[in-house]
Amino acid sequence: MGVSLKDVALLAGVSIKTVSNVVNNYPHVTPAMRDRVQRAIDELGYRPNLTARHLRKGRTGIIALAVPELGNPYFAELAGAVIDAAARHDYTVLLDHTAGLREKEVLVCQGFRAHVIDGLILSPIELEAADLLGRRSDDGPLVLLGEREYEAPYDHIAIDNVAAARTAVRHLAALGRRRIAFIGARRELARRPAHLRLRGWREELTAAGLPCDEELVAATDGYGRWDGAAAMTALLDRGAEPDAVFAYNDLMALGAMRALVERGLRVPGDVSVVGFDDIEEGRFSATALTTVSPDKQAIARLAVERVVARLTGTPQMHAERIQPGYTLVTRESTARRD
Amino acid sequence: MGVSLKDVALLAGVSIKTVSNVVNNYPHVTPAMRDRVQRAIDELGYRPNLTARHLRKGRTGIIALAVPELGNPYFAELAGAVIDAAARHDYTVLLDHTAGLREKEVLVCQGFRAHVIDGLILSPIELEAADLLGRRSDDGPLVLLGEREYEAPYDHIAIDNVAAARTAVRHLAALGRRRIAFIGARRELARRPAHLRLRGWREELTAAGLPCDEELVAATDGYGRWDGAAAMTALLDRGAEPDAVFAYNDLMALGAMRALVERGLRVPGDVSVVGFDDIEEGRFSATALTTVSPDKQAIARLAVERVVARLTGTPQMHAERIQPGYTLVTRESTARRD
DNA sequence: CTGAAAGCGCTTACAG
DNA sequence: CTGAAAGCGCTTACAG
Repeated sequence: MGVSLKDVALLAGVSIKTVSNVVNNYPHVTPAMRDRVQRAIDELGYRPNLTARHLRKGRTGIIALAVPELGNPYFAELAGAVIDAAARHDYTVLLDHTAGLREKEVLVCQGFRAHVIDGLILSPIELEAADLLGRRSDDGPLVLLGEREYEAPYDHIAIDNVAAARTAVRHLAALGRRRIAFIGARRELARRPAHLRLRGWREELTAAGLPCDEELVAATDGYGRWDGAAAMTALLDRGAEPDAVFAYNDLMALGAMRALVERGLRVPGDVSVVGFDDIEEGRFSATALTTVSPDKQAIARLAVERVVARLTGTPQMHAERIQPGYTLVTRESTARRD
Repeated sequence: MGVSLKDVALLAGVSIKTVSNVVNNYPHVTPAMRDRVQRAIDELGYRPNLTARHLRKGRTGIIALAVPELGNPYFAELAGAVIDAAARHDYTVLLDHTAGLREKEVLVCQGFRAHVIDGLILSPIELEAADLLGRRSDDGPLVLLGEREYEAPYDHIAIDNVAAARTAVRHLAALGRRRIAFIGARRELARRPAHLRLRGWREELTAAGLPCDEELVAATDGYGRWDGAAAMTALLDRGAEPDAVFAYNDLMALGAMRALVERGLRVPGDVSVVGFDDIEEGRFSATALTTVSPDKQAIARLAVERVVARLTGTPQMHAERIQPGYTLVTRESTARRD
């Protein structure tokens, strides 16, 4: 249906190869020839068929990004950053969301849409190390994002979650808070997501000589605002009497703040709150949220660079664990006075 | 590098065609033959090369979605819905964002990544009708989303923005509000985005016999929280004394509420606020936000169905304007008492 | 510096 | 019901 190299070659009276050379800016083409071919290209409105190029080169220029949930602004913002970073390397991004379901995560990392994507950036939630074994070498590079850690030969990009959590808790302790709760341990999967941030909470409380009663740990089912609110309500109902809350993410922290206000408690007067992610919403909530701010731009950039490096570079690179930076951004929710 | 049909055919001792038949579940294959071939497929771990299939069939199974900004939860939620709707038709989504820049929008709709995507769903902001003329027939179907209207032969899916805006304003008027402001007219592009919602505001105020002073219209540069806050502040500063605000979207409404609170005004006591989009954040803000809720699922579903229909159906379909439903969701920000 | 051939891996008519 | 051939549109060696 479309115009092909052959048509252009015919019109210009040259071989297919010459047209290809012009299209690809191959340097050794005489200006006159280039001009003649270009005229034919313009006249026919020729555009190269990328699918054919892909088949021939074995590359598509498409990277897949799979995040749990676009409804979580952290992942939406991250996706935007990945798209921009990929564009800088002339890659396009195919976006998928897994709802944090192991089944979907497995599907994605075991070569779904193989051959169509050159590489994959995955932010797993429930994926198990064993699931990674099923991945084949011809599925292209895989870069893992986020808190989950695996013994597997794949690059992993994540901030130091334990240290970041400790920074948050240290900040609360420095305000004089003594009963610092943690919101966000998964109910059925205690050991997994939230694991590192929970450990940071424990370590820092211990270091500060503060109690880390299990009573102060509130489990949740999901990662959203409602989960945070429900967890906060549960904490209050069971009489845990926290004077501070460190939440697994901003969404839960926001939910917790709402629950606190509904109970007639003031933030930060009665309870200080710290979140994690630094989504724009937290900057703008009624009480602006103090939060751990991972360098999303760096995460996106490093992930894309890593995929591209493995695609174009030496295949013998070791799997690396890369830790981008983070900062604690203090706002109203942990102000000293109300 | 990979395993091809040929390898499988060789091992199974059949022709390539037979393997292809098995892979594609072609019905007329004897069970014995199917079994033999399947065994060879399993043994070699064969997976079809989709790129080759794409080249041959002229289809890739990829739809592109281009939205202004993933940082706006409305578009993030919509993108999620489109991905799900596409998956139901066995399509994958390539996501792009335009930042609402005409240049980027033009690039996207004039065949960027042609041949790689079967169709495009675009939510334009600054695109002009003339830009659409440059699109070629072999670029595949294009479905437009959102408020902008064009005289162009493309399907357009959007709720009735004028009617929806009127519903919002009517709600405010019914509460006894008399000075109802509109936030969100673009500063330099007065006629364009926000155009229909602004018209709805005018029409309804006129119908209700209320003033629609230009003083009550606050222009913004962008579409975010800060723009809403700045516009609200400007309204107050110029002494417009609004007792209600209808904002172009939820993000701006949220920003406006924050600005009101900072000025010591109560929502809804002093000023009632209505937004547009129904993002989850609005349900959860300190004062839950009343909003016009477009049926995002329907928008996503219709957009994908339309692309798929044009890809598979009769090419002679007329361009249609499709209006999904919407509802006004009333919450605290327009409650009768504070 | 340009050309003719082969082939990436598949599907689509066309035979048998 | 299965096979042999052609071709989707390109790029990659290889000649000249």
